[in-house]
Amino acid sequence: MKAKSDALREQVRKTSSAKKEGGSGRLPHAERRAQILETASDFFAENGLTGQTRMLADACGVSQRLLYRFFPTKQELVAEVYREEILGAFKAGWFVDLQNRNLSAEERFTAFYVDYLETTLTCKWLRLFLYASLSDASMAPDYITSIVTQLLEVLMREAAHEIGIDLPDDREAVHEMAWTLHGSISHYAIRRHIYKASWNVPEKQVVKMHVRMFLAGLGAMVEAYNAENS
Amino acid sequence: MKAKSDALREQVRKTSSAKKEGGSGRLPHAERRAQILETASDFFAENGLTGQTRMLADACGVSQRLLYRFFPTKQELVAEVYREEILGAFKAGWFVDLQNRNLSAEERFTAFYVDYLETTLTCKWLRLFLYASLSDASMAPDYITSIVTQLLEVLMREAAHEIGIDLPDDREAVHEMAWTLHGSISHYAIRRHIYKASWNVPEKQVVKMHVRMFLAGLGAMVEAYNAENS
DNA sequence: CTCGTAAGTCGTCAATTGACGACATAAGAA
DNA sequence: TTCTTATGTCGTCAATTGACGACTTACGAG
Repeated sequence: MKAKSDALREQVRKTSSAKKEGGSGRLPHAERRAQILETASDFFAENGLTGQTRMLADACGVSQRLLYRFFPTKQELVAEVYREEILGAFKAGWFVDLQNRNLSAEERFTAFYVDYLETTLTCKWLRLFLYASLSDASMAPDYITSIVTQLLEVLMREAAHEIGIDLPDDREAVHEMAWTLHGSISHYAIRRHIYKASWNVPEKQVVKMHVRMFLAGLGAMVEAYNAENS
Repeated sequence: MKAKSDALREQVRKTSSAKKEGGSGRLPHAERRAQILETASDFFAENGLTGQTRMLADACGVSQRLLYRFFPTKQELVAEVYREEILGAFKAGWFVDLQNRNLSAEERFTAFYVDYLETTLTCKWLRLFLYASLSDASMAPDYITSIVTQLLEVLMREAAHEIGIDLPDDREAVHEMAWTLHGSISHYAIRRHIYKASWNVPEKQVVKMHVRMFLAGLGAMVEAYNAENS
């Protein structure tokens, strides 16, 4: 069964590099490094962070040894992929657009989440994020505390302004409320990309439904909270 | 570095078997098999489906060879764990209670999800489910089509009855609406157990907030759908 | 053209890892 | 007690896998 592994690796090489790879000769340091990172993000998303360096090298169309010219260990390579792909997938402009009160909150939220689903909550991003979260519990909190928390607060501020209510002082509780929207849409993406659920309802319509429900139910949710904590 | 792996395995043995293991002598076939499966579910949840058989054997307090007396391959062992832990974690009584109209929908839904979070959406269940879904895309759909879909329909039927509205004929669309609740609560569990987010807001209160928002926003969501598809 | 340097590969090592044949031993039936 | 049998372990094999020393070769400056 010596051939088993080799056959698999060969298959990987053909699958992922047939398009642009094959005739790429020598590359300067920075370019090769970038190409490896790009391929590696696809590779680890597909095969998990335990994917083997030999297969990755085949996917890159280079020798396994070459990987170690750019990254001291496999762990470092994985960490770099994580930094590039996970932490770098958020558009700063989103915060601006979300606070543009010339449009209704429903319009802004819908536009944001349609974009967010397409740009960030992709199959690749989700798989990397989940693999990383499962193997190292310290990775996800980075993303959440640094970015998502800000997003939650903007969402709640804009929604509350739109429907004319006051929010509780407890920030944790306010975050939890915003998660009802952000979480349900994130889970929608997980369902589609990770669980491979069928999705015959158009994406934009799904987003609209989630946003509409959030804006229509927010008042009642805040009331429920206040009734509990008075 | 020969000692590295051994030290790790030893650590595993102490951690997971110190309580009941240690003095357990020979066991009849069925009992040993059950004990291995129980330990294996914890082990694979923690270490992923690529966790090694030697470490698992240490956690069980038996030799690695013994595992192969019960399961022909590691893959079979993993599959059996999945069947036991994932597919067997749903209480039939839930469907009954959810349709008991002597209580309000809000009460029923809240009680159900508090129980569901404690019984099914545990750290162990979620980790196994996600690891399995990531490595084999055919696993999650089993659970979803066989169980969750029924749940979604019950939720929608009861909610629609409670607030006195008609549901669209498109079943897929109705499912998608129920997912706004089921998904947001599932994602809440993922946040807590996988992303290790902090959770200072009491669980029961969070569930109440999600349910309240769902029941309060459902009418608007259905309207939004009908407006789009008339 | 020549030569230094950086890009890239080959082959290998030590540790790991799934799997299993051969052997050892405890528990119960006769 | 003795013998059978199921329970359980030891040691090992072949394949894998992260890592790296030694070597080769393309490319550009002079």
